[in-house]
Amino acid sequence: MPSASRPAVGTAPALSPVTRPSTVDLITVELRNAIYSGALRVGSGLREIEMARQLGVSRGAFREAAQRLVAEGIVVATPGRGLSVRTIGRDGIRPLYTARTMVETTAARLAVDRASEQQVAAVRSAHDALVQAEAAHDALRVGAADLAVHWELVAASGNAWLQQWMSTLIVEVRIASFTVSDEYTVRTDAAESHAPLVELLEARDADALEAAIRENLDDAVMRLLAPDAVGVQTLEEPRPLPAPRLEPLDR
Amino acid sequence: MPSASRPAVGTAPALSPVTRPSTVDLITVELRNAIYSGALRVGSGLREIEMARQLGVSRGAFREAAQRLVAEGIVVATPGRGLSVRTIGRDGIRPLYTARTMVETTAARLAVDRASEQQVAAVRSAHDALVQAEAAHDALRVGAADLAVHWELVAASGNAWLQQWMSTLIVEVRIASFTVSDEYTVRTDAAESHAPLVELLEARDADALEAAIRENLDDAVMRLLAPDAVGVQTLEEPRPLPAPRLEPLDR
DNA sequence: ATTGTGCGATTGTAGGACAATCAGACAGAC
DNA sequence: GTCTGTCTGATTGTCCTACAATCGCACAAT
Repeated sequence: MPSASRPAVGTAPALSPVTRPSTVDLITVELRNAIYSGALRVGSGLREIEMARQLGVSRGAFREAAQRLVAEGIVVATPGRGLSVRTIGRDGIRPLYTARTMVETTAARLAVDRASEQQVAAVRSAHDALVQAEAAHDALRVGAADLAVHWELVAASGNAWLQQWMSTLIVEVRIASFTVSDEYTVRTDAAESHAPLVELLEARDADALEAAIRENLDDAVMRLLAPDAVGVQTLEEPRPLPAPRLEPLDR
Repeated sequence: MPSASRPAVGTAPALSPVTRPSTVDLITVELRNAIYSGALRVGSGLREIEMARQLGVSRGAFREAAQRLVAEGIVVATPGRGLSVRTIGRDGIRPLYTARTMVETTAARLAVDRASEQQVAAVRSAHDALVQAEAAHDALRVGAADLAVHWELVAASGNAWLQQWMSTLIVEVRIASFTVSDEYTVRTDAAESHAPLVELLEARDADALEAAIRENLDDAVMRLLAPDAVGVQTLEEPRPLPAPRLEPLDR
């Protein structure tokens, strides 16, 4: 008979260990989001006294969080000149997308094999959000929803490494998009072009799903590198003015 | 006519920008190496005052470096309980190796397509070092040389993302190996089993190279998870006593 | 046997201090 | 007129000290 202090074998534990996020965690996601959303422009320097003050944290805590982003590669540190948001120019886009293609295709194959129904449903619901964003003609929301579909696909793989890499890849894709052009453009048929991904995952067709992903990403590279050459109508939107200051963290 | 201050078009620039590594950089590699070499045992806590003193740096600098390793995933931070070297138990080995397989096979295909002769030569010379290490019956050196071959293969791909991921994967593979068993074992035919990788890369045979890598890594998983089930002789060596303290950094 | 409490140790965070370094401006030399 | 050297203000890199918060553990109380 199991002791009272431990859940019986075979039953799901009622409580999971509670872990309060550290301040560094909070700052990290705040910074990452600020870069992702464009509130921190690519190439812009991060003056630490100022940003630490805006975030309401100490300079040390800010620096620790910044070092995490340095390790992720979305912030670069130049000795003596401080930190700045990375830029990913035209030369970096192909390598970035080969890496991304690798992660997504591998994740897709894993997901086809092992994803639960719940995980598949999460992908579909992400796609539903994309459809709605497109109907609203909100370019930024479409861009985010687009990446969310890909994110859920990788999450469905259940592989922690792939998810970690994908989470930084998503930010880097956004960085590349910001670096290449100041105005944010997305294709108007984003939802339609992503529909096969969801359907093929639901059909558990690994080969076709991989092919669809490759096509989707190759398309994205084309659109980034030669936007004029592609005949698809795009939904343009001027780059929104970045929020001049970061939100203070409330802890 | 190009101005005198810039190199002529088409000529390789004579000078590359010199970047002095920051102290945080140095601490980071020092810690990573200490984990990789086993000087810092897996699961061991990193007491910061003590380690900062041993490294001869301030507590703040040490913490910044540690946060980079947290972002890499080879150090975990538990609020209130500090930092500890990650452990990767039996459950984590398969996901780790699927991620690793993905990185290496993708890199291999890129390398077959685009690697320079010089990069291919680097892979071969890494393999030569493996042969020598095996002849010396030095298990730890064999393990390091083994990973070095794989590392050079990924480096030959020329993709920055793959290289970055591989560099942390290598440490994590070592962590898994340390976690699973305290004694370090390597197969005695490591050099022989890696020879095809070099040859197939030189022959630029992508499909065969990928297959060889998959076989090699599947083998490694087997060896880690069921060392008794494999019939290959192994070269065992008791885990060396870790250096009790880190080397002070000289700057 | 469980619960409550105190204690020592370590971390989390803040803030100050100061040398090192950098970008840009300015003046002087060829 | 262009280049070179120097100065300056600002910012970073690094260190130190300090203190509250939290944790692990032992011990007493119920």
